[in-house]
Amino acid sequence: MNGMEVVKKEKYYTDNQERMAKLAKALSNPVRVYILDFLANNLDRCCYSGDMVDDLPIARSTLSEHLKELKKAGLIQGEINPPYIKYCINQANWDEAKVLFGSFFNR
Amino acid sequence: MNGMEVVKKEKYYTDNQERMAKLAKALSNPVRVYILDFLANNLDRCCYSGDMVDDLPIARSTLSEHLKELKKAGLIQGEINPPYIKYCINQANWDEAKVLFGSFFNR
DNA sequence: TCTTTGTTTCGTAAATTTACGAAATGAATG
DNA sequence: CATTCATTTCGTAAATTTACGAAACAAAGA
Repeated sequence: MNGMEVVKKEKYYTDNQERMAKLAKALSNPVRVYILDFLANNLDRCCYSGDMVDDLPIARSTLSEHLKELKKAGLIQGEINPPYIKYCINQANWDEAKVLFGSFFNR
Repeated sequence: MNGMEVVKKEKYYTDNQERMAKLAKALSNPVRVYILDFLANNLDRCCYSGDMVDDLPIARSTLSEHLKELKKAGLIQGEINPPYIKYCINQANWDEAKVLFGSFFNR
């Protein structure tokens, strides 16, 4: 096996449970909820990171890290449009999250 | 004002945004999602902490801390029934969370 | 080519989270 | 009253998160 070891790892959580936890972690900070609210309410117009930074009590670099977190979770995507980056909701993953949380709370 | 100082604190996030973030933080760990899944699927029968600990790769004390987190967020409640504690979903807050997440994702 | 501009990455510090085992708790039982 | 039982709290260590300013980047304009 080319020097790789086979490790049997027991699975304790379902894929849905792990996906829920990851999405929830992305939503677990008010700055990130604010960002998602902002983007979801402004789907039609531009959503540059600079549009948000003036309304928030955090540094640009900190905002950038929060955007990175949301990108990592798949909830947003950035379309490069130099020197700006236009952020948008990632609709496919947003819908997936909607279904996941929907069926979690509604049973 | 009895020695207390008045501090004007600017508010950057709506109450809903802060409540969302708090609820999401409670959901941001797979153990806690597992617990909620377990309780929500077993509303009719007993839900002692011991019922879950054998299925999870964590110590009893760690499970207890996760239960405390969920209680703090209001998503569960514990009915003492010595020497057991029967945990249940807190239906009112569960429904509030359902509405919050529902209107967040569905707009 | 040197700035400017909007943004990200890096280095780092402080706070929070997660985890464990040991000790404590509180009610029932011998 | 000492023991048992399920559970929580405490003390603590390791990992992760959040934040900042400085530096780096990449494209456009002077």
